[in-house]
This record gives sequence, structure tokens and C-alpha cells, in this order.
Amino acid sequence: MKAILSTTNCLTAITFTMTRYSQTPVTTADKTFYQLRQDIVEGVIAAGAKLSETELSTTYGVSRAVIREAINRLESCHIVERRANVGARVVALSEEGLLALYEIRESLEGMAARLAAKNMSDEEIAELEALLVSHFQDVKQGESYYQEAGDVDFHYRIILGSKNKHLISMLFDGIYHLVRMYRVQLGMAGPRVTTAYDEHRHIVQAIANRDQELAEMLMRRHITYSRNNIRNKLSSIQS
Amino acid sequence: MKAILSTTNCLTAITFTMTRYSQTPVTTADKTFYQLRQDIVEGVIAAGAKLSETELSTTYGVSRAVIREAINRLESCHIVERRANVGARVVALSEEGLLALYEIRESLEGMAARLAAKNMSDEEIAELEALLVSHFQDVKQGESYYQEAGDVDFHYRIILGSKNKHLISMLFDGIYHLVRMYRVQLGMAGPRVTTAYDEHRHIVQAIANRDQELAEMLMRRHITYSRNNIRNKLSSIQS
DNA sequence: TTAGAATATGTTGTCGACAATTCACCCGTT
DNA sequence: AACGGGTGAATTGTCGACAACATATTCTAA
Repeated sequence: MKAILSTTNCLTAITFTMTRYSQTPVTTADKTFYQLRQDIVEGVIAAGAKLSETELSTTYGVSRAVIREAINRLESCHIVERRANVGARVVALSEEGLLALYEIRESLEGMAARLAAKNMSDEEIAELEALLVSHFQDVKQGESYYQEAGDVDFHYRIILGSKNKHLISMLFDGIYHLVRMYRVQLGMAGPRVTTAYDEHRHIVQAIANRDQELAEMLMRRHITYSRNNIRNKLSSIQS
Repeated sequence: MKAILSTTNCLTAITFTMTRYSQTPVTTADKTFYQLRQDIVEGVIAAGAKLSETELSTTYGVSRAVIREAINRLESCHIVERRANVGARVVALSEEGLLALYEIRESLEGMAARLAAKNMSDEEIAELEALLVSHFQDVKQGESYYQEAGDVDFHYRIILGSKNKHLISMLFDGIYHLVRMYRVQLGMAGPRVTTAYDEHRHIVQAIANRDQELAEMLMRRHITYSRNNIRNKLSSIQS
């Protein structure tokens, strides 16, 4: 009944939150870009695979020009790597790559929490606290499959709360899809379900208190823990 | 004899350092992109101006497809804003926009300094110290026109020293050109010449001591000072 | 047999033309 | 005179074809 794949829920939650940020695709190049990105992130197109323009144009039923534009945008997102006169390949996934991404997340989301403590409206903070309450109930009922969507939504709201356009764009358009891609393809499950809730709670509290220093510090620690968690999983898989 | 325009020296120094990072343009779309970006950053194309594809294609003597690709890449850099079926405009410059960029610089370059303290080789650190010595001599001789190139070079080396690919790309391809564009078009001079040297010296010292915490903190303060400096200049201009 | 050059093939880069959309102008109606 | 709808010019989006480049294969010569 409720055993829907977590991915679906996650995407729903994301799109819900992001309606204030991302505009719906209008041109076919837009749609193709979103489709291609999704197919890569979710593993339909394998990591390291070559992206042949002619092949993709027949597959997606569009001209080579729109495929080229889509690939260009994927390159800007660092999802594919391109060499002139040779072609584009999906980026190679490595443990170091994922950990490097978390270094940036630590830096950027820490700043986002700091700015959120400064710039979020009281109403937005109230919504954030309400979100946390609903998470608490989910966790209490053991509905851990909601956790990833909830975690993503939590972070999204804080990032949006920073009110810094560049910060928002870097995280949403750049980092998050890459992280998801790495997680899916390296076979990582969702985030830690047990301990994360308390960390979220403390972060929200710091934001509500307008304590910029503490909000940043707690967010950085939160992501550092996440990073260590991933590193442990990866090393245990490899050994 | 040595009274060459500072801009020229700045670019020379940048390209010298960046040879390890950026590859030379090969296709005409590449060249057009670099040309267009330079023309926008240096104010040849005004802020807020509309970028007509047909007009640019005749101006630069290339086809519209090439111009489109260049504009797409400029959009990814947040140098132009695009609306579907309408066109692209150079971004509107605002005081808040520049200050928002410095918030990101603080976050990202702080992390870069932290990672540099961890990942730079002893040889690279020695080069960095040597660079600082040459700056000191320049400052002592009052050759302040070298300062901007020197400042840029200093930051570049530390960013490269982080060894984090995404971090490097975000700063070099994304932030720095935007900052330069804002500075040029808002009529800001180069960075602070007097106090910055000591700050640089302390940062290098922290990196040489492999003190990650301190390196990050000093770099963040360094950029915060710079940001405050800019804010003061801007408000004094406006009033 | 091997190294190197010439060639063949398939890919990407570039171009001009056509289709779709937007925006401004003009006309008609109230 | 003011507002709404319609028409037209101009711009962007999309397409198929050609040119340039990289790579694999084959052929030749030492």
C-alpha cells in the first residue's frame, strides 16, 4: 500500500519544495536536458559511458543540436566530461570524488545555515520547525523510507533560506544531483536515519535563535558526520 | 619602461598560474566564449545589455550556433541570464550581488585554505612563500600596480592547493570572473594594498604549519575584511 | 616481423535554412 | 479616448547537411 519506492517520494518532495526555485522546462532542449540528467543520475546511462550525439538524437527523438545543448549543460554541471573533437563521457565515479563533494557541501551548507539564521523570515522558520515535527512523527512510527525525502527537504529549505542566489544555484543545480548520482551508483542507501533527527533539531533551534555562528558550526558537523558515515560504508564495502 | 597597464600584468600572471588548470581553447566556440566573456567582464558589452544572436554572429564573424553555445556557457557562469524564446541579457549588477559573491568566496576559499593546509606539497608551500617574498619587495618599492595580479595569484595558488576539483572549478570558472566583472563595472579599484600583505603572510604561515583550522579562519577573515572594504566604498559612492 | 605512413570510417564541429514563439504596432470596438 | 484583439516583423528554437578532426585499419618498406 504505502510501499512505494523511496526514489519516487524523494522526487516528489524535491519538486514540491523547488517550485519556488526551478521553473518548468519549456523548450525541447530543456526537457531533453532534464531527461538525460535523470537517466544518468539514476543509472539508466552507466557511469563512464560515452554519449554519442547521433545515437542519443535517435534514442530521444530529437535533433543533434538539442542533444548538444543538453550535453553542454550536463558538462556545466560536471555530470559529463567533454573533450573537443572526441566526445562526452559520463564522469567516472570514485570514492574520493564523493568525499570531495562533501567537503564542498560542508563549506557551502555551513554558510547557508549561517545566512539562513540571518535572513530567514519568522514564518519560514516556523514552517521549518513544523517540518521537523512531522519528521519526528515519521521517525517515531518507523517510517524510515520517508527519511531521505525529509532530509533533502530539510536541507533545501535552509539553503533557500540563505537568500543567496549563487549559493542556491550551486547547491541545487550543481552539487545535489552529483551527490545523488554518486549515491545511487555506488549503491549507498539513504542518509543515517537515527542520529540525524537530533542534529536537524539543534540546527533549527540555532536558526530560530538567530545564532549564526552556532547554526553554521552545527550544520558543518552534521555534514561531516554524514561524510564520515559514507567513508566508513565505502571502506567496508571495498574490504 | 615598466609602466605597463596593470590589467595586462594581471592577465599575464593569471594565465601563467592557470596553465596547470585551464586548457587552451581549440574550437571556435571555445574562442568565441572566451572572447565574449572577456568583452562582458571588461565592460565592452555593457551590463544589462541584450545579446542578440544574429547581431553577435555578424560581429564576431561566426555562425549563430557558435554564438548560442557561447551564450549557453555564459549562462552557466551566471554572467548572462536567459529567458526561453526571448533572449539573453548580461546580468544586472547590484551592490547586494557583489556582497553575496563575497559570502560565497568566504565560505569556499576558507575551505580551500583548510584543504591547502592538508593537501599542498612542501614544494608548493615553498613556492607560495617565495611568491610572498616577491610581493613584499614590490610593496616595499611601492609598486602597487603589481598588487592585484599578486593578490589574484596568491589566492589562485591556495585554491589549486586544495586539490579539490569542484572547488577549483567553482572559484575559477564561476566566481572569479563575476567578481572581476562587478569590480570593473562598479568602478572599484584593486584590492587593499596596505593591510592585505600581512594577512597573506599569516595565512601562508598557518598553511606551512599544517594548521587547517587557523588557515581557514584567517582566510575567512581576510575575505570578510575585503568585503567590508568594498561595502564601505560602495556606500560612500552612493551617498 | 615490425614500425610508420596513408587511408578509411565514424564522430564531432560548424553552417545556413526553416519553424515556432514573442513582442510591438495597428486597427476596430465600446 | 481607452481598452481589447489581431496582425506583422523580428528573434529564438530546431533541423538536416557539410566540413574538420580523431581514431582504427591497412598497406608499404626497412
